[in-house]
Amino acid sequence: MAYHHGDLRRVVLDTAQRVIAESGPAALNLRDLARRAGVSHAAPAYHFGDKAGLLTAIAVEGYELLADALAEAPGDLRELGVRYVRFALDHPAHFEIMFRPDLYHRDAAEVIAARDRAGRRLRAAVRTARPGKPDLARLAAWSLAHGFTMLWRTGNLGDADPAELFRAVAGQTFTT
Amino acid sequence: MAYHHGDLRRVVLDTAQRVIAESGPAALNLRDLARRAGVSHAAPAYHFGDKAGLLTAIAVEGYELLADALAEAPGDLRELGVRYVRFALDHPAHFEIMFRPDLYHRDAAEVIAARDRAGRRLRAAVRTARPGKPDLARLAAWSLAHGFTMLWRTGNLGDADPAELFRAVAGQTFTT
DNA sequence: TGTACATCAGTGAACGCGCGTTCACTGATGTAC
DNA sequence: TGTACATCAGTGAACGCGCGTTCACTGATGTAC
Repeated sequence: MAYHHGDLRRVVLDTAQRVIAESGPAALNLRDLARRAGVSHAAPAYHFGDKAGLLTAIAVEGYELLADALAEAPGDLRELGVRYVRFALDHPAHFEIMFRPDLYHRDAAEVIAARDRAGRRLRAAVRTARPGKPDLARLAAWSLAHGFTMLWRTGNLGDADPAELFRAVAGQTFTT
Repeated sequence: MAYHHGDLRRVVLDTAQRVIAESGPAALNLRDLARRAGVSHAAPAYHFGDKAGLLTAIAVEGYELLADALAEAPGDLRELGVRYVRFALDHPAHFEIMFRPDLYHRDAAEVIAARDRAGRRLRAAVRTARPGKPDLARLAAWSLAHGFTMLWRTGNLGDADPAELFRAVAGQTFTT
């Protein structure tokens, strides 16, 4: 048990994501994270200031991951939706936190920057995929992908392969 | 301050909904509800057994309200979606709790009965509105309405009139 | 119309618990000279 | 190559807090006769 853990910040972040994905953000607490990392209970706060600081870091990371996922636009509204759905399934904790700004420092500069970057990427991708009427199309695509994701996450969609199922659903609606 | 409150059960239920709508389920606690009702802190538990029991009652009521909202099917997929969206906006606390089964007794008989009833209504309405390919159409409509609602609720949609905006969005996708 | 009794609804004190946060501290590591 | 010092990372005891839940109780209401 070395005094210096090595990469406690990263470990706490990853553990927090696992906990959130499994049990939701309400189940998250700093003392438990410290326990899991084999470190004293006050150590996590050192890296994040406070609990909201930890969640802020997760939100920022989430927006960055989303921006990355949308990096090369597929040029097809349906596949863009698939990426969105996939992002949410690959990073359930990030996804959950991102959309719960009451839990973190929503006004932190890093949050705003990361969110803006992801937003720009998303808009650009929609513009490429479907020029004209961009706002409504974007909203429709976003709503469909977001809703599908939420329903899947809350266990309303059985156990089909979500990406495939989404393609079928999107095929019903988008005639790209 | 009469010993018997009159309709404490109802008052606690309504207050809980207000609190959840304003501050989310994490902010809900029995002692605060008792305070607001002007009653001793242990009184709410008498009516619901425990905290999860209170949330269970809200979930059941939510499914019943949703079933009611879908009572007379509009025969039009877009208007069906509008009803769903409207339900979520009119009853934000019910909506929130319904989709967070980790918070209540998801296996309670009353929950299952109410959820089944709402599910049957929804399926019937979709069948009326769009015969053929019922599953995919239902999923698409549900995803769109659900996602739109969630995005609106998390403040991602500005401040347009949500029902009107949804009609426009749905018009983009459903060509009923 | 009165009386006895059962049940219902709410009280208030007490319990144990886990949490976030603070704080003086100490051990480990990095840097300047 | 060594030494002094600053900073970084983590410790552990302590704090106050609000919470859910239990429990013996009591006041109010309903019911049977």
